[in-house]
Amino acid sequence: MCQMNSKGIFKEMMGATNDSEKRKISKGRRDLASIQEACAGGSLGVGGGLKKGPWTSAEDAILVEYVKKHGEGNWNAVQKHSGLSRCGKSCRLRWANHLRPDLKKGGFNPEEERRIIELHAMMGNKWARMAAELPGRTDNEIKNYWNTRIKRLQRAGAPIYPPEVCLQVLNGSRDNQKSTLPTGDAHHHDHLQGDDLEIPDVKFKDLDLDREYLSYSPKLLDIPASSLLKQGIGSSRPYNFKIPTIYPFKRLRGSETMFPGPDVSVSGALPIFSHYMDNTNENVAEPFNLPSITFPYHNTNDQLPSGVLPGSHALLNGNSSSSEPISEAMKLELPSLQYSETQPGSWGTPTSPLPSLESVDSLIQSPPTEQTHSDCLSPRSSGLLEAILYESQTLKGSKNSPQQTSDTSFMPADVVESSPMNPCNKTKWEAHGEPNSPLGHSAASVFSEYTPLSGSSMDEHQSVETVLGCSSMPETVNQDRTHYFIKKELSTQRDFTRPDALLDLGWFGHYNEHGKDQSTLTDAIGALLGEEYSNGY
DNA sequence: AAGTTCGCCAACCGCCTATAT
DNA sequence: AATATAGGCGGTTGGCGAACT
Repeated sequence: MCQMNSKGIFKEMMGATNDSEKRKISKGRRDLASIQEACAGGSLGVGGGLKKGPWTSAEDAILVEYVKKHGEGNWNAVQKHSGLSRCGKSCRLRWANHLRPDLKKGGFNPEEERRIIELHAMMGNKWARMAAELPGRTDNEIKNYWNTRIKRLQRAGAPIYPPEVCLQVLNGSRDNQKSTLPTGDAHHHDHLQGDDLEIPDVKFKDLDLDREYLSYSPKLLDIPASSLLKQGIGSSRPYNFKIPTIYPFKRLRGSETMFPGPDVSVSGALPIFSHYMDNTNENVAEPFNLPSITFPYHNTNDQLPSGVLPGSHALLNGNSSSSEPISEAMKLELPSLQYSETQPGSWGTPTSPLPSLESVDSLIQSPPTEQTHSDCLSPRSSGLLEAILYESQTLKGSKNSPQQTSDTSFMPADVVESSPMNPCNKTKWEAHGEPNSPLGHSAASVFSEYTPLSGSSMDEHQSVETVLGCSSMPETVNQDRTHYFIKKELSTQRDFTRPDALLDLGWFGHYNEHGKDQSTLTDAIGALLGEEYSNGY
């Protein structure tokens, strides 16, 4: 009888069509299961007589009543005091994910989805932290959403992080480095002290990257990327996204949040490449005359805008795919530094050095290899922010290091002794057990290869600069180190006069397919590297 | 119509950390 | 200091309906 009634209810619920309703249906289905289970008397788990599986409404009621009386916590006591045949963990989970009164019901709204993407870009798979930033949402919800989304994007061959999120995070990281943190968490400050991490802006005039568009305005996210590109630059509205802190190295407890305010605005950002080049020539990016950046991704809807190749190199989207949809069987490809000389005629068609989405997927789903390090500010963490911060820090150091010109002894052995172009060489990140970064093997891998680490063991209490090896070295050293690396690339494998060369580095979104402005590009490289390079070419 | 795949979700599991003993 | 326990987190699994083939 119970089952018949339930079926009737279930059938009625099947009429709903939208996502929110579907979720309700789904929940209804589970409620149905619970009802049925309750009718059947439920089932007890094997061990200890504790019940497993779906919760019944009766159990929920018991748990709610218990929490009302005793408050949250001491979950193991629930069984004793209420007679509920559930383990403490199960009770806590049930309460946290379903019974808490402050939970939001229904699907994520676009704003929440956008926040999830951004937060993931910054945090990686830190679901609990992300949940702390999304009131009423649970880590489990976010995790499920993300995993589903990843699968969807993976199939579509689309980048996981919208370019603007990359930019936002990048810029946010920069701002973060400059800002005084309002969190009041002294612990966080410990990781932010150090040298001036300012990275001056560079204007990418020809990129039509309007900072306005890169702002955090939610409306932006409803604007198709294609239309964004049409609208051009015009605003000088300041970007005020401040990541107030590098997220805690310890897990958040309770309601600890990463951001103090209810709303966090996200600024636009500049490509990593601009950071790199900036110090050398403030507008050095300009000569590149990059025609556009392809936005292969329409933020909130997970849709590929029409006319945009799913595999376009998204700016900073190291996880962007090649020009073809990524097959499921496709495994992690070579680092983006690879330029395939074996593919003549691939001019204008980057040889897909970027990792497939699958690799990103594995990034997202693969557990950290060492918990101790997972929270360190290093590329080992899976957040885009971390990767970018890492790069920024590295670049910051790299930009200011003239003393190092020929002193390769400073460099990590694997950098000095092995070509970063060598596909057999794993990046630092890979070597440390995290084969992927949110940037995949684009810019991130470029720099990670060149980033000295203070050691394989990075104590989580190390300061950022120590971890990144920035402040501990003379700034002048790093600049020439970068110089060295670029030159090394130029002299060894990469033809930077080819427009896709930098694409392979993941620095630019989408260069002119026809290789226009090669000379301009060369000039820019020359400007970047100095006459030595220019003359040499 | 049947089978397969996908999307969604709840729940469990194992591990880690903090705290208590 | 060592051990036990509780709480928390992230990864994974399994079930179900919907959509697709």
